Amino acid sequence: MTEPDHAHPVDPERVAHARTRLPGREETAQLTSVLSLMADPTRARVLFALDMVEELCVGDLALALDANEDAVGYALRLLRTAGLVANRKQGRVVYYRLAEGFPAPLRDHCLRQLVVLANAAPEDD
Amino acid sequence: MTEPDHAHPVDPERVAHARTRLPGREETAQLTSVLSLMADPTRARVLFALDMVEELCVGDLALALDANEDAVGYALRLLRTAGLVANRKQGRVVYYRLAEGFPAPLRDHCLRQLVVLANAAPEDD
DNA sequence: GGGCTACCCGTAGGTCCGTACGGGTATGGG
DNA sequence: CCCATACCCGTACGGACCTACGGGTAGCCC
Repeated sequence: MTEPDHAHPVDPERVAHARTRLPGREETAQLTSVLSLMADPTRARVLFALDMVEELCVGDLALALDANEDAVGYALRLLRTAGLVANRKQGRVVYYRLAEGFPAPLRDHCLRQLVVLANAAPEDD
Repeated sequence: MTEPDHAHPVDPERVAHARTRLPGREETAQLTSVLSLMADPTRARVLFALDMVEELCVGDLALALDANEDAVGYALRLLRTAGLVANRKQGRVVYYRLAEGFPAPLRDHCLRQLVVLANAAPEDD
């Protein structure tokens, strides 16, 4: 059954309450786009690394993450496109850092909190 | 160039610092698995709805999200498998709610904070 | 008890994402 | 002035994810 006749709003009150306060499609899309960016091992580690040390170039970043330069370069491209990281070019080396407009609550509450709960979480699958 | 000879640790100090405090592969995998679960419009909205009202059955949930039952059922399956939601069966109706073991910091700091910043965020692409 | 309802599950298909590879550009050293 | 380096970019491949569909099971109404 794919699309019922809506024969059963079992709890119309709660449904209405949820519908009212639920974020809209557009807000959800924005939110999930940010989360999707963080939901990748390489990108997440890049953000963590840049949160600890203020600046790193691509080569050193790959070295710190034990990843090849392709993966790091691709990750940085997406993060840069999304405006989450900024780059500074000095000579032939490009240094990356967290963007100034990087969402502060996301950095404070999520980025570091998630590390903590990742350690604390017993299992989730 | 995919794998250089590591001829340039430009900032060995920062690289070492990052390497030391960076979360390991396994921690990162756990973290990204949780984030991936939230990085889907349907699942995110399901979690938001369940955070507002304590319980909802599948049909009403689909009704509240303006989604068909297939999508909601699939979303709930994954969330259930990950242990993020629990279900209670009353008669032929199955009520879902956030699991007791649902990471509290994630709920308090991320789930709701992200909604706020989703509204506040001007744009990110 | 028969039939309908609410929901679960396995399968097939389309689509998007991440990785690997090759070439290109700008900078700095000899 | 020429070559090596650090990095960016476009393309092709493989895989994972989400959606859609059909069948199946458990519980309520008549």
